[in-house]
Amino acid sequence: MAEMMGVVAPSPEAGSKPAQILEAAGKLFLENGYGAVSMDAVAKTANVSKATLYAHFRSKDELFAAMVACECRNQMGTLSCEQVSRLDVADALRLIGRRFMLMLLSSKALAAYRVVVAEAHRFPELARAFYESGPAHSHAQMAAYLRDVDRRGVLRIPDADLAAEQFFGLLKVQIHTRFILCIDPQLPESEIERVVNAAVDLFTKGYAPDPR
Amino acid sequence: MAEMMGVVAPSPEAGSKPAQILEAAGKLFLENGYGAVSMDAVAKTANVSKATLYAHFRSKDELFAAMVACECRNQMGTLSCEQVSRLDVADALRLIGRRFMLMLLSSKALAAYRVVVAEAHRFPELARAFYESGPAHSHAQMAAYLRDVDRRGVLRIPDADLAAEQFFGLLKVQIHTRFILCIDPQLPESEIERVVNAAVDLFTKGYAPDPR
DNA sequence: GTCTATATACAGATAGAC
DNA sequence: GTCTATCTGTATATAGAC
Repeated sequence: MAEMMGVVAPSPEAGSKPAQILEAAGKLFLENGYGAVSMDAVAKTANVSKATLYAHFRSKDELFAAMVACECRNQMGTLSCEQVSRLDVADALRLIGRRFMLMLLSSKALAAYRVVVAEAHRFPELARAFYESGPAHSHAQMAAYLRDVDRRGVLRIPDADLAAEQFFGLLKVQIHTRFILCIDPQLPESEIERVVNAAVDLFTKGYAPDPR
Repeated sequence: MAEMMGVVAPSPEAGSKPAQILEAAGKLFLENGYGAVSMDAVAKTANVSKATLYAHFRSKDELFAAMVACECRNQMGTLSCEQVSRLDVADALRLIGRRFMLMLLSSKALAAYRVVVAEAHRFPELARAFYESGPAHSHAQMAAYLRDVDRRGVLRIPDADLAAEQFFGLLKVQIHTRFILCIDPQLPESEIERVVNAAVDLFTKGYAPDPR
């Protein structure tokens, strides 16, 4: 189980049986969790026999891991910070914030978070891989941006890594928890705006250079 | 399933069979999640026959719900804000922050969060009950405190509810995610201190009254 | 590689004696 | 109320034909 986690399996060519299976697995696992999904259900959804399924994935564990890896690949690059660097800092933070919120609260990201959290004990390597390619990835980009902002003297940020975490923390607030727990059905655009603006205001004021 | 969720079952008297069962269920479910725990295992751990188990809890679902409710009861009141109001605001926030972190990162709270998240789809009422007696409860206390702070003019907080969320967001940062995903094994006291101090600094500076 | 059919194991839940 | 023993369904995984 732990062995194949390091070796990132290549993405199967679209339309092939493995691709069908992974797609079905993604749909089912993300919606229902690991325990509640049977291999029968995966085979049926993928329009494939169970034997074929086992020909491509040696076990349910391996299929689950492959599916999470696949979903992680598909979610990447949502937070590219290229054109951001030419904007005013507050505007840039608002843009980053809005993007981050949309990504964070997308049903795919929420579902992936749920299943990985649920199985973190049994699949620690999987949880780590998810963390690296998700939260840690965004965090690193953000920290790099904030180091640049500090260098330009627009804000005074002594610890960019911590500040990056703080900024994302200000965005997630309770909303993330509420979505994860299925308390809120959907979020109005205005609410996102409100939270993002409040986060940017607090952040820029809190990290403003001393006026002397 | 949804029916008994509203009716909060009374806590069984200590030492009784139901109490033994709930204790065993807590230990097993919190450690392994809903799907991976069998009723056999619960019965065995509780030193009780399976028939006795079913005499007290009609189904696995009902046992799971009762166990979460029980754990929620046992975790409450960790954040009382009474003596806090006499402290300097920054000291008070540091105290609240440290307490919040210890509670948030306790193995019990993390385990409860994991299992509730994992089953939020199938047990929405349970997730809501957890949210109300956990995050929402702390949030309400914090918002009340911040309203008082605003009234006294020490800080200028236009939206205490949002500010309360922001403060907790600044505390959770990535640490919570890292613990939930079992990335970090344990947190040194100094790291808690660092995060709490940074949160309080940013919060107090960002919500400082305008100097005019 | 892909299928149908099946082996094997274990889960949740219950019957019936005490 | 509590136990031992068991029913019944369903899950993972495989055997063997095409």
